[in-house]
Amino acid sequence: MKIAQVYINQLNIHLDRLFDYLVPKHLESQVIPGSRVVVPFGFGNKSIDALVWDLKSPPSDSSKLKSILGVVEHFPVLDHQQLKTCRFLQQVHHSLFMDVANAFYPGPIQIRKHKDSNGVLRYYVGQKDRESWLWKISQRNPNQTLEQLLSTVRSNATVQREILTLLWESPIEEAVLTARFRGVKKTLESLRSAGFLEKHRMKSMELEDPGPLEVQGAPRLTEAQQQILEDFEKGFQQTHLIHGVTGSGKTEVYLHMMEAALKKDKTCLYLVPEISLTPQTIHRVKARFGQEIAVIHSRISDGERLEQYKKIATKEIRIIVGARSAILSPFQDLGLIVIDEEHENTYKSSNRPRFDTVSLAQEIARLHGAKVVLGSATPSIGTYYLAKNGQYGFHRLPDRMNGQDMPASLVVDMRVELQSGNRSFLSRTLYASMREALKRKEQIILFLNKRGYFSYVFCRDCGYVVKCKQCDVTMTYHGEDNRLECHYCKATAPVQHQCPACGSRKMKYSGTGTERMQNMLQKYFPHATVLRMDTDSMKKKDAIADAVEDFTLGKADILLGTQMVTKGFDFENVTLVGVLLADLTLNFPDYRSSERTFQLITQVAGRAGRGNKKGNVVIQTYEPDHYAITHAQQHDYEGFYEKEVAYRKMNRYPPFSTLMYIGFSGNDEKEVAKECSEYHRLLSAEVTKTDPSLVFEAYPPSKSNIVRVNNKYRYYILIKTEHVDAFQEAIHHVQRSKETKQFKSTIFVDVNPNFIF
DNA sequence: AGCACGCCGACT
DNA sequence: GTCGGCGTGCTC
Repeated sequence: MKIAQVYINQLNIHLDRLFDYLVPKHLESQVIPGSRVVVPFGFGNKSIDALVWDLKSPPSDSSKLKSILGVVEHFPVLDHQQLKTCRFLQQVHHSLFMDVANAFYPGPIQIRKHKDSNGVLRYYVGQKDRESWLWKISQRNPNQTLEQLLSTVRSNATVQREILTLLWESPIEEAVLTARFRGVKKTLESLRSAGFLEKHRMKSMELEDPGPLEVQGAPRLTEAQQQILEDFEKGFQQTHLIHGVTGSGKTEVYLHMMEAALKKDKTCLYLVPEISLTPQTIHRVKARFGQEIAVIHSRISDGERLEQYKKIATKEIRIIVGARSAILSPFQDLGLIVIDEEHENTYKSSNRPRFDTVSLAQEIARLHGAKVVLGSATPSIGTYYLAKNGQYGFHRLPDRMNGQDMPASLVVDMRVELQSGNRSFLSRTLYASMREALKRKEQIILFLNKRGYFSYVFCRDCGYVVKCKQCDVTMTYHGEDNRLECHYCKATAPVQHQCPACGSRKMKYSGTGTERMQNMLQKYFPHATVLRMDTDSMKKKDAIADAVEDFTLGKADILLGTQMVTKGFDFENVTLVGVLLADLTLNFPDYRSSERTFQLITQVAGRAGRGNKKGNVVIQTYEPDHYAITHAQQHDYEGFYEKEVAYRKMNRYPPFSTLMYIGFSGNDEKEVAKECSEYHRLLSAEVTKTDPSLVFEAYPPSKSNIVRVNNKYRYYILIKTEHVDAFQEAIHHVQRSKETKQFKSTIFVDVNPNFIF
């Protein structure tokens, strides 16, 4: 008899290991690695679903083992590569095996259970597509008023009346209604059968229909592009970096590489940092290949996701475009993974399952014998380091496609501005350049990395600063809803005219965000139209796509925004880019703040001069001599890299070490602090078994920079090490130990985290 | 996680 | 004398 080693589908660290079960004779042909089975588990032998990892021959004594009860479906849901991927993330990012496994298949394929007519528990794979529904008032009597409608409903049916009143305003999604009223489904259905309401199937979050597709042939490549394709073909490395300045035609190279892979009957994955910011790219891929492609991101409906999943699994679709979650697709014969804008931090998943897309893509490519292509104008330091050292194939595109030079950049020292009496946010240089550009009917992009109107409120008498009730964070004033908002927990508070500490009425609002800047710009340039682009103004569905279209059509002269405006947009008429305050990212307490600043400035500068007119960039800062700023001004990636890599080497930061962050959070600060220290002690003891000197690489427990968020207190342990394996093993062990099981704090491990605080 | 077992306190 | 609190330990 065979033994199956399975993972139990119960997301708990203490069950994140293999369990052995006997395979009954009649199931032998169906129980294979990747199959989902139902097994008895625990004292009560409760049935639970599990995933088969492997089969083995029984040891001499198998009397203790229980038997598999049945299979969920008679084919494996995960193939060999996918199983390996689960194991990889389990080891490298401390994910739960089943967390990754569950992320591989769409919601509708997740296992459900129900009792059949005999009261027997049955497992099945729910095929029902969790569609969203839109509810609206029935159009039976078009001339009816709300009052007339309500008069036909019982006066004590308060919920029904409230719903009708709400829907009278506008149709509402079912999910929104159920979130608001408990058990509203029955009410809605009865209102529907009474003829008051109707519901419509809604396709959630679909990208705009690009209109009829005209398949475009491949344009002629430049010599430099052609050369890259040849080198790539010949290159022995698995991973390749294309370092190409903004507007150098990297996309065209990717498309050619994909074409070559498709010709070999392989599948391609094209990853972008954020789907909603890259409609232009998706349209280009579609237009080029003229065949069905899958577009995957975390906001597509379950139904759509299931459909794409099936088509990818059967190789009906061979081109997949998507955000990072697309890396967990059921690839068949994968030949190429393209990761565009490789440096973007959206590629790091800091939710479960945690992973970083680049290293995961490399692992998946290795399993499939595929290649990985990373592209960026501002590669991350780690990537560039490996490329320079020959571990990656290294290709460059130093020139812009349109033959234009890189835009001319000017750094403005805001201290000098201040000394000469200009206290506004626009330096005289930037103001003059803007006037010039507007006069020539050219467009402008302004980047300010701070949203809201005023960024904080304080009392001029006692110095009290208004903070969020549940976080140690100052609150930002938002003019549009005339409220204070916490940017950490989204809580809001009314505007305060009186100091809660001393009663003084001298409350001062200070610090400029995008909202206020928009107002000021409108005053300085009354004839110009300012379009604001930040998470506040772009909340509505399709808002970004609409804004991009409006700006392309010239409906606005100035595009003002946060990080969003630095992403790969391509507006031909933009000739001036202004960075309003480069210091905001520069002073961020993180070892990568220089890297981020350089990337942001270079990327946003790259939006200028993409058409046939030359671009100009003005960078405002209080630290004009900082190397991130001076090298960004000169478009000198290499120079910046040299300085940055020296700094990293000296301080043993990545890529010369690996950082591991172990976070603790809980309601009682003392307890969190105590458990964090205890964990540190356990970890030190564990890692000492390998090498006592390693103890010093785990920094002692610290308070987070912002200790309290959402009323939870946060502490952390940071590990900076060259001995990754020793720490991975030690953490793995401590995480599963008896001692930490008693902990009340939530613990999470984040390897190479995006932010440290 | 989810469940059984076990060892204490406060009830009929 | 018993019911039930939750701390402790285990799940093939």
